[in-house]
Amino acid sequence: MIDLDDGNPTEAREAALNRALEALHFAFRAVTARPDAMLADLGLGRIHHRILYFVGRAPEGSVGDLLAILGVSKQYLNRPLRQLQQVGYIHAAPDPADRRVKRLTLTPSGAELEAALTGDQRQRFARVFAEAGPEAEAHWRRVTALLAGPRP
Amino acid sequence: MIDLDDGNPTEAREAALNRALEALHFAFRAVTARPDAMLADLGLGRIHHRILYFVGRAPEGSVGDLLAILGVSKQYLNRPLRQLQQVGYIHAAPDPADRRVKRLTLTPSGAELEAALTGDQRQRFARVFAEAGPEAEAHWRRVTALLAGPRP
DNA sequence: TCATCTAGGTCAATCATGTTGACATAATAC
DNA sequence: GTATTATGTCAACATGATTGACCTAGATGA
Repeated sequence: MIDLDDGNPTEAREAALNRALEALHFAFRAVTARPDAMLADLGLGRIHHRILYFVGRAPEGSVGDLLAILGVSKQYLNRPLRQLQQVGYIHAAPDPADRRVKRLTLTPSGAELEAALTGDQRQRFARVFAEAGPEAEAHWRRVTALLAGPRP
Repeated sequence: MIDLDDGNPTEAREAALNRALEALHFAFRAVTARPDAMLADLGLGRIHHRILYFVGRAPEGSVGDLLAILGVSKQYLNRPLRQLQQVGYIHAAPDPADRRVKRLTLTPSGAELEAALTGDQRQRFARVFAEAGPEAEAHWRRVTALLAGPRP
């Protein structure tokens, strides 16, 4: 292992890196816990949240677009997407220019649910960033982006 | 990374918070991807990594300790733990003071595998922290700890 | 026009990850 | 000597997700 830490004893640095690793796990879990619980109350899963999120972010997208963004099989996407349409969270209209493709949008109640789910997460970030300050926010974003590596 | 939009509660700020949320997901995925791939090559899963990690961090722990830390059912823990013993990554010796409890430790090859798995993750953090600087590291740790919330 | 391609949908089998329930065994504690 | 504790194991089940095969409706091009 390369010692990237100038001056610190290796073992102590390793322990510090372990703590960073664990902190990432705990943060991730904390961020997803509440929306997961809300979804469970509605009999829905994380996949439904992901669908709502991406349809909200890219309205008028096609099923194929969603498939590519989510990275799941079409057979798996089909059922939760149908559920979301049936309970009125997502509206699907055929594209007039090519009636094979469906244009997906959130209904008002779908947007409301999405805001409750992702909104909880955004509020958590907003509170934390407000408490830590703008410089910490910028640094967090930079470090997290570096951890993620080059993105497509 | 020039997307902070400090303080305005507008759509732009919401988009910035969405980007933070997505960055967390991508970072988490990037950090876990390589160890997951290594484990898959060995026919093992994430649970094996978790076991190796916690046994490495707290040697001489009991099965019950591991159960409590991992938060899984004992029936589920049993199989992967047995596998790890069978292939010689983990050694279990009865506690001389109470021979019902097993004291779990990593074997040298178990420690080597653990170092390959978690070591990859530590190195990623080490590289990123080295590139971003100590102040960014401190800020990242603070923000991430705040995101995680109060920890037991 | 007709053959072919594309977007989407659906049935069925399968696999992985975990859970719960029930019960077994060995060792310790009272 | 009985009750309790630490661990192990069999079995059934739930959920999330995949692959393969096949289907329809609509678009497209020789």
